[in-house]
Amino acid sequence: MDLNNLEQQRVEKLERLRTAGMEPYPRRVQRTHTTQEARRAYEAAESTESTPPTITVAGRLVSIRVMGRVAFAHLEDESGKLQLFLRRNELGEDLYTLFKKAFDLGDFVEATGPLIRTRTGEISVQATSLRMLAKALTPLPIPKEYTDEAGNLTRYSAFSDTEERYRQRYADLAVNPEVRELFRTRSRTITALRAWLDTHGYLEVETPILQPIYGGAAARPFTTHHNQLKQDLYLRISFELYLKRLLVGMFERVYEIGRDFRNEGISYKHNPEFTQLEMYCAYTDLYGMMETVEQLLSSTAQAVLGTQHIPYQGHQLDLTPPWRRLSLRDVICEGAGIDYSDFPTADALRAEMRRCGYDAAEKATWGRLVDNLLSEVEPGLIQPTFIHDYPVEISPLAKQKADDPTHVERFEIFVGGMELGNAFTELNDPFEQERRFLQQGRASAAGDDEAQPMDEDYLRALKYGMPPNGGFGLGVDRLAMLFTDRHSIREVLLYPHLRAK
RNA sequence: GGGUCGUUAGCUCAGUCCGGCAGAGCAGGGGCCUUUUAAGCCCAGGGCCACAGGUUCGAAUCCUGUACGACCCA
Repeated sequence: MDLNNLEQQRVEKLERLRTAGMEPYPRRVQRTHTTQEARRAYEAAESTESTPPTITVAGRLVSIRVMGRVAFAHLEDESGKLQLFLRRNELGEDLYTLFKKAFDLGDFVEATGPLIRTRTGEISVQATSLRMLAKALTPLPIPKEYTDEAGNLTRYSAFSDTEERYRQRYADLAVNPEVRELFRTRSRTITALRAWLDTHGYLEVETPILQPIYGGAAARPFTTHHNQLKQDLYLRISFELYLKRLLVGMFERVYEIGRDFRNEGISYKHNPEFTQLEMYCAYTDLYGMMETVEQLLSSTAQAVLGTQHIPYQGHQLDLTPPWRRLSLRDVICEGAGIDYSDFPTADALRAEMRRCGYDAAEKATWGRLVDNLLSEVEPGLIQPTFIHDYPVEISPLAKQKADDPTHVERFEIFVGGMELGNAFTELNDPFEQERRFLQQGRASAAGDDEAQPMDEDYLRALKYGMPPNGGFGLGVDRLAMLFTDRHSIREVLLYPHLRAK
C-alpha cells in the first residue's frame, strides 16, 4: 500500500492504539443516540427540569481543540454534529493522552457520557469513555467553519477541486454536507415521481437492458457480446419499444425508471449513462400527455421542494400548469429567423441556414437540419414550454397529424434552456410503422448513424393490435439539475463518467 | 471536434508576465495551556512544481508535445 508521510504517521497511531489495548477497527458499536436524538433528549430533559441522560454517540471527528487538560471536539453523523467535551479528570490520564496522541480528524469514534451544556451554552457530551470505531489513515479534507452573528457560514479551504470531487466522491460526500443534501433531493425526486405514477394507476415494470436490436431513440448504442450465445447485444438507448409491447399485452398504464446508455458526446447535460423515466398510457394521445406531464412535474416539484416556483441558474421557473405550447415551426421562425416550411428540401434548408450563419452539415437530412435549428433556440426556452409538431422523418415512432402527413403528433418539453422530455401520440399502424422503419433504413444507408434499425418483432406485436396511446420520456438527471439548481449533469450523478487517468 | 484556462505540500492557494535557494494558511509532528468553537502561543518538519522533451550557465516560470480537468463553442 502506498502511504504518504501523513498516512505513515497514522499507521503508527494504529500501533499506539493496539498497544494501549484499543482495537482500531472493532466489530461492535454501542450507539444509543444519533447526534440529533442526543440534542433532543437534552432539550427534553431541560424543559422538564430532569437530569439529562447519559448517552453514547458515534460518528466522525470533524474538529478537535485541545486546551491542555481539557479538549473539545465535534462528532458528526448523518443527522448532524454534537460537541464532545473531554476532560482528563473524567477520562483518566491514559485515555486522555491516547485521545491526544492517536485520534485524528476523520476517525470514526464512539463517546459515552452525560449530556451537558458548556459555559458557552452548547449541548455536549461530557465524555467518560471514548472508543475508536474506525481509524482513518488518509486525512480527509475537512474544512474549518466559521459562523458569524448573523448565522452566515463561512468555510475555509473546502474540498472543491471538481475532478477530485468526482473521482473521490466518497471524500466529497464526507466533507461537503451540501453534496449529501443534493443527492437526498435527487432521491426524493425519484421517489415522488414513482409515487405519483403509482397512485395514478401506472404499473412499474422492468425491461431488458441488453437488447438484440436497439431502438426507440436517435442515438448510437454501446455494443457488447454474449459469449455462449455467440450473439452481439446492445445496451439499450431507450425503453420505448419494449414498454409499448406491454400495451399490446393489455397493460394500460406502464412505466419504467432506469438507465439508458448512449454512445455519444459528454457535455454539461449529457452523460453516457443516464436515468430515464418512460411512461405509456392507453386510450390517450399527445394532448392528454401534455396535461399528465404538467401534473406529474408540478406535483413532483411540490412534493420535493414544497413549491412550484424554483430558482434555476438565476431564473425563476414557474412550473404551475398550464404551460406554454408552441409549434416547432413557430418557435424556430421566431428564434432562428427561418421558416423551414419555405425550404422543403435538405439542400434548400442547408443553404438558407448557412446564409443565416448557422452550421449545417453536408450529409445532414432535412429533419436533422430542423433539429439543429431547434438546438439553436433551446437555450432561450426557460419557462416550461411544450414544443409540438415535429417533422415525420425525425420521429419514426409517432403518429402523423391528420391534416399534415409531413408532421407528427409529438412534443418535447423545455425548461431552463434544456430539453427535459419527449412525447408522442404513439404510432400503432403496423403498415405505417414498417414504412417508417424502411425510411430509417434508407437514412442509415445514406450515412445517418442515429437512424433506427428495423425491429421485426415489434412489427409483429403491432400486428396483434396496440391500443391508441400516448407515451412520454423524461430525463431524470436533468430534472434533478433543475431541482438542485446545478448547471452540470455531473453534479447530480454520484459517479459521473470520467476518463481513466 | 475547436477555442480559452488550469494542473505547485494531505486541503485551499501565491509564485509563471519579467528565468536565479520552493512559499503561505489550514492539516500533521514536538511543546505550553482545565470551557473552546476558524481557539491561542512557541519550535521544527513536509514537494516527481501533472508527464515527456527542448531552449538556457541556470526552468515551477520560456517553447513543443502528451495526459487529465474546467468553461465556452460545435
